[in-house]
Amino acid sequence: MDYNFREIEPKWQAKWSKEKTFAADNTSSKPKYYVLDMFPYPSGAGLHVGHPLGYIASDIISRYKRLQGHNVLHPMGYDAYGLPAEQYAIQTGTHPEITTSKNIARYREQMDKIGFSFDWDREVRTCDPSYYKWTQWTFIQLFEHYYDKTANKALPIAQLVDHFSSFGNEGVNASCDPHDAFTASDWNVMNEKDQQTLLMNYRLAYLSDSWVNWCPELGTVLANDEVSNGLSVRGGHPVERKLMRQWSLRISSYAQRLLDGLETIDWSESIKEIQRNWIGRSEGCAASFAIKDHEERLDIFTTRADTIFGVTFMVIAPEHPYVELLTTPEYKNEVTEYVTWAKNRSERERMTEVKKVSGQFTGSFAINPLNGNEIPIYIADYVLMGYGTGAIMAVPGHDSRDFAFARHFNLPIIQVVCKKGEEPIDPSEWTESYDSKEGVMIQSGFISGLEVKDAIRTTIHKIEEMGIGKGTINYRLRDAIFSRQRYWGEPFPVYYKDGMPYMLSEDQLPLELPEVDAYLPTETGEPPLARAKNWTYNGYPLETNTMPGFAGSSGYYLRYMDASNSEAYFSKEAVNYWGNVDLYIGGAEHATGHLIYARFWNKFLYDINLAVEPEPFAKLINQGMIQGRSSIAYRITGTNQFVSYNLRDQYETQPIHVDINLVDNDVLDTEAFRLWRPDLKDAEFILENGKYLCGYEVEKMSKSLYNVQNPDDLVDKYGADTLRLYEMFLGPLEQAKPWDTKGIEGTFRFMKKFWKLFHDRDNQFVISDEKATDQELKTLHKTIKKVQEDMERFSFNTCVASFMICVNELTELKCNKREILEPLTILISSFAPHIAEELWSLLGNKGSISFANFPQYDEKYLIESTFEYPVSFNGKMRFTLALPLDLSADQVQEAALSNEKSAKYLEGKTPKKVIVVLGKIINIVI
RNA sequence: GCCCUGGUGGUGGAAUGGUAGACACGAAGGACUUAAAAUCCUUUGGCCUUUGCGGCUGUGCGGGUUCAAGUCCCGCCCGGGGUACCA
Repeated sequence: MDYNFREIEPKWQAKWSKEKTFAADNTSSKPKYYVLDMFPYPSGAGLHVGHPLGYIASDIISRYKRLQGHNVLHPMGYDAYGLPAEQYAIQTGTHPEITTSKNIARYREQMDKIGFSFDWDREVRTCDPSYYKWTQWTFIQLFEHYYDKTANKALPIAQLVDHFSSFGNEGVNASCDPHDAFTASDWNVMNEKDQQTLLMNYRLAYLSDSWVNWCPELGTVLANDEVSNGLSVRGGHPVERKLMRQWSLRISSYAQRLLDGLETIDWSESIKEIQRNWIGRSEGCAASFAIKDHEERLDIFTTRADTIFGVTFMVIAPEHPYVELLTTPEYKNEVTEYVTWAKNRSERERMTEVKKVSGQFTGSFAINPLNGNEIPIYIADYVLMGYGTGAIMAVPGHDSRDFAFARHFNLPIIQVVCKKGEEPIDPSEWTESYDSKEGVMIQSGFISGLEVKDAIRTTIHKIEEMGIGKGTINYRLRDAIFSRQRYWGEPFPVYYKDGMPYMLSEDQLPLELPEVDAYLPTETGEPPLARAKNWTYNGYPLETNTMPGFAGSSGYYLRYMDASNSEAYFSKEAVNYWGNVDLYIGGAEHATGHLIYARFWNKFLYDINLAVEPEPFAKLINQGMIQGRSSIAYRITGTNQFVSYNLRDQYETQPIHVDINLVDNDVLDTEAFRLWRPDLKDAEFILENGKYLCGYEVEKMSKSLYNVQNPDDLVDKYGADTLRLYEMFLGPLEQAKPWDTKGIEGTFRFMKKFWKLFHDRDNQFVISDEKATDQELKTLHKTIKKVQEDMERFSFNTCVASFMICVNELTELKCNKREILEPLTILISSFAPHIAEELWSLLGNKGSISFANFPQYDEKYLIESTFEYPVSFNGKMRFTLALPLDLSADQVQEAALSNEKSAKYLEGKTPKKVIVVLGKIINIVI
């Protein structure tokens, strides 16, 4: 073979590795550029062609930036904690660490074959004690800080303690769980346990009894983003609500900053929108309603204060603390029954039965503060304890849920908003609530006649004046549950004294994951760590929960900056130099998980002066999924006979997925098919044109669909450079696209053509030092220009197309001149680094091409003297006309009109108008 | 339901409001070869016409703006993703 990638590629990979070509320096006079991939969870299945897509793109950018004179940080590591290895441990007894190391070794082997320019000296693994030491350390810092709303940042809890001992909690403006007011003397006489209990309301990492997503099948609690439609994202097991003592992170304190930060970063609009929705800011009004015959008042949150005259009842959540208080003796049995029923419903039932109305009257009444009406208070599970205050004022006239509830329980419905120019309609005739986003208030006392917007403002003002509430902002974002009842995760650096949690001191870190005799909960239902021998600190029991998956991935990009630092998370020098990630590439599925947690983690580290940038990832690109192209054979139902694709309609058939390795160009290798599975040994085929043609289906790439393309096989067959080129050539990085098994041949042909420019028929390297012609220079320089422009907008597929055009043109010109081919080699080197290194060295260069200078294009080679004008009549292009570019618009017009071809289209008429855009187009309007 | 995306040949896709379909796959025909592989050449959106020319039509659908619309505006249809008793 002429182009021998099998020899070239391993050679250069070995050289890069041996010479540490891509090791980045933490001090440099060069400008920095930090390119990061989302690090993978090393699964047992290895990589398929979809995984390296993002890595190839980031590698191309890394190499491109090096050529542009940047000091590039391009690290890789492993998100090594995860459920699959632990589930495997439960089944087989194999320590998850063993499984994980094995999988990591396989991933590494696969990645090495693709020729990435990673700085492997900086590799991190989240399960490595030298790494998770800093995860534990950050947790301690979170525990030792609270969120001060006045300073709008995290402050040390010690400052809060000082304040308490001098002023009590008066004047404290902090994110916290509700609790009673206390004075300095109250605080000073409290015992330690009471003080600690109180502080727990403020800490950014706190222990509390909270309603959690409990997954019995996985034996653990899950975060909101790990649950979808009432099922666990991993494994699809049912999830229940359960009240458990758990560690949480007070991420809700950062809701506004997480929202505001989105405006400052270059991420796709769709992913920012997902985060905005997840954070769910809503502006509204908190107000309290008096309760008849009670001292207490009922707090509600509403975004539609204007509709307060339309309130006809109130609803509290089944978990609301006032359930007991509000229930009158005559409703006690019904309420108890309803609450028990509601609480025991699974999340899944609750979600699938959304349309079913359920609820129970408590027997109590609230008083509408603005019109004095007495209104009944109900309990219903359509009101959620976790949002707002867990209680609402119901406006059935203008809210679809309240409307359904009112109809079900025969409660009055009042119209208080009416669109301009419409007459109010009797609500008893309505079949649904009245959309009231716009309109004018009616039947609403002092706000009648006002527009909705003004009415909201006026009502909030009134409520504030009355001292029963104020305008507030609510966020949907909940605090992140941080405990998992699993083995394979970071242990908490926490021990318990007198039932209260205490942090280990920094010199005790890392607290290493202990050995256990089984990876299962204990008989008493405690997490696996409770099985560990001597799981104590100075005689005190250690925490038995472990941290969730997102713990280790939240700050890993900072650790890469200084990965082997044993004294600190990372040094000041390193973080000051690298700042944050310039380009982050990874999947969009992390929008509400990792990408929010990491931003939160970074903002906290920023508050305590560790991180230096308020946002971790300046630019984010979400690579699209590569789908599989499955091959389908058609079995005639009930037989072992298979009918070719175009004949299948003549029979009743069953589509069967066929291994794509048995199919070439949709033609099935029937012999191989027979050998594929024992049950197909006697398969018969109805052919068309002597062939068996398969159908195809574009779907997820998966083992079970036999459509997986393994990068190793492709590297073996075509080489890494071809694979890299082809993955980019498939289409825009961000789009989902199917893998066409045949298409890779095209980029392989291109590689061979490129090689041939430098070699004669006998594969001898022959290069000419002759001066290049204008035409050759033009081809080169227009390619440089195009590639540079396309790289700046991350349009990799069009770069590859430009390379192809360039090589096609140079082949046509029979150009083997150094003046052209040397810059072209540099240009291609970020995409196809192995062949580029080889040719670079054959050209007589000593160092790696990685640090060559990216060629500059010169406009002077691109200047044309003539232009092939498209001549349009009424916008329709009819012919082209070559004219000198230095003609004036009038001269061009004259030339076009006097051209003999124009006469045919003018049909003797005089044109009404002639548009001439110099160097672009001529349009003649008749 | 709401929000975000996308819709261009047989396929993947290209196109700062200015020649729609670059580049590649596939297909058809041809050259080389004992043959295959590899390589090279020609054709390739559709329809009509064809001896050559040429004509009509065409970027999900219907309108609009413009000398000119795949691109901008309005109203729909369909696919993909996110989210959902969030008050």
